[in-house]
Amino acid sequence: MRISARADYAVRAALQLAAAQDAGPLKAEAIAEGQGISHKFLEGILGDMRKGGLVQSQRGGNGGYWLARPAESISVAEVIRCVDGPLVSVRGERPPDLSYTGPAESLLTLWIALRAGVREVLGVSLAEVAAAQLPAGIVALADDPEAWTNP
Amino acid sequence: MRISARADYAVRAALQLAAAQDAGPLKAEAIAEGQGISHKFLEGILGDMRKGGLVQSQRGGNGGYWLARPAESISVAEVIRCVDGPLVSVRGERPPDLSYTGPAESLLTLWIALRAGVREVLGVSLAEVAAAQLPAGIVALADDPEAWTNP
DNA sequence: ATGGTTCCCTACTTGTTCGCTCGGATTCCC
DNA sequence: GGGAATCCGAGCGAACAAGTAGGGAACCAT
Repeated sequence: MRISARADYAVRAALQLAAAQDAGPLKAEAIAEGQGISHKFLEGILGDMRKGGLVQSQRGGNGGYWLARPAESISVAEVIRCVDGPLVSVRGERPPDLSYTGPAESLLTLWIALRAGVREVLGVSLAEVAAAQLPAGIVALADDPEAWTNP
Repeated sequence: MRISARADYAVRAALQLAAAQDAGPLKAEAIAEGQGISHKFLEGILGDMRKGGLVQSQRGGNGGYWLARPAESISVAEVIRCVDGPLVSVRGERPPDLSYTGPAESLLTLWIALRAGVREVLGVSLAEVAAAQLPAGIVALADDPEAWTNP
C-alpha cells in the first residue's frame, strides 16, 4: 500500500496550481522549484494530467499550466487515479473482479471496505487541502495521536 | 495503493489457519491447494510469517503450520505488515518522516488520516473475517452500493 | 518573420521489485 | 533408517519506478 513518487508529486503540483488558480498559468519549472521536484520528471506527470483532462496548458513566452476546473471540484483521488491508475488494487486487479472461497470468503468485503475508506479520505478537494481546511471527518482521523506513531 | 500478491496470499493462508486452529497443524500443500496458490511460493510467505512470530511450524511426518496466537488477537494489518513491511508509505518513506511546504503543507495530515483509515479497516481480526462476522463499522463502509462499482 | 521561451514527445538508463521456480539441506516422527 | 514435511538460498524473466536526455513544435512580443 504505497503512494508512488508520481502520485505524491502530482498532488503537490496540483496543490500549487490550486493556490495560483486565478493568477494566470504556472510554469513547470516554477512548480518544480517550489516543491523540490525534478523539473523534467514533473513535466511527464503534468502531461498525464493534461491527457486526463485535469489541467490545461499553453506553450510559449508566458505559458504554463492551470487547472481545467475549479479546485473545489477536483479531488485528490482524481489526481492520483490520473497518474497511477486505480486507487486500490489487489494483485493488479480491482476488488470486484476477485473471488475467494472457504474461510477467505468475506475477504472480498474487507477489500471493498478498504477501498471505500480510502475513497472517503482522498475524496477531499484540492481547494480544501491547499487552504488547510480539511473536513471534520478527516481531521478527526488525524487527531488521534496514535495515528502519528509508527507501529 | 496496491495490495501485493504476497499480502493477499498471506492473509488467505492466515485465514485457513484460523479456521483450522484447533484441528492440529496444516501443511503448506493443503493451504496452497485450498486457496489456489503456488505451493513453493506460499512456503516463502509462511517463512516470513514464522520469522515475524505469527505462525509456528513443525517439520516431519505430520508437521505443518499453525497460528502462534489465537485468531481473535491477530489482525489482518499485522499479517500484511509481516510480509510486506509498512502498511502505507509515501515514496518509500513512512508518513511522519515527510515534510511539505507551501500549499502542500496539510498534505501530511491527509496522508496521516489515510493511514489511520486504513489501519481502522485492516484492524479486524482473523477470527472475525474467517467467521464472516465483520464489525459494524466495516460492514457500513461496504454496504454502500457505490463502493462496489469501479469509477 | 524572427527569437526566445515554454510545453511536448520519444527514447533511454539504471536500479529495484514481483511473482515464481528449482534444488537441496535439515528436522521430525515412526 | 526412511519417508515426509519444513527450511533456505539462489536465480530468473518480466515488469515497474524514478529519473535523464535531446530535440521538435507551438506561442508571444517585438
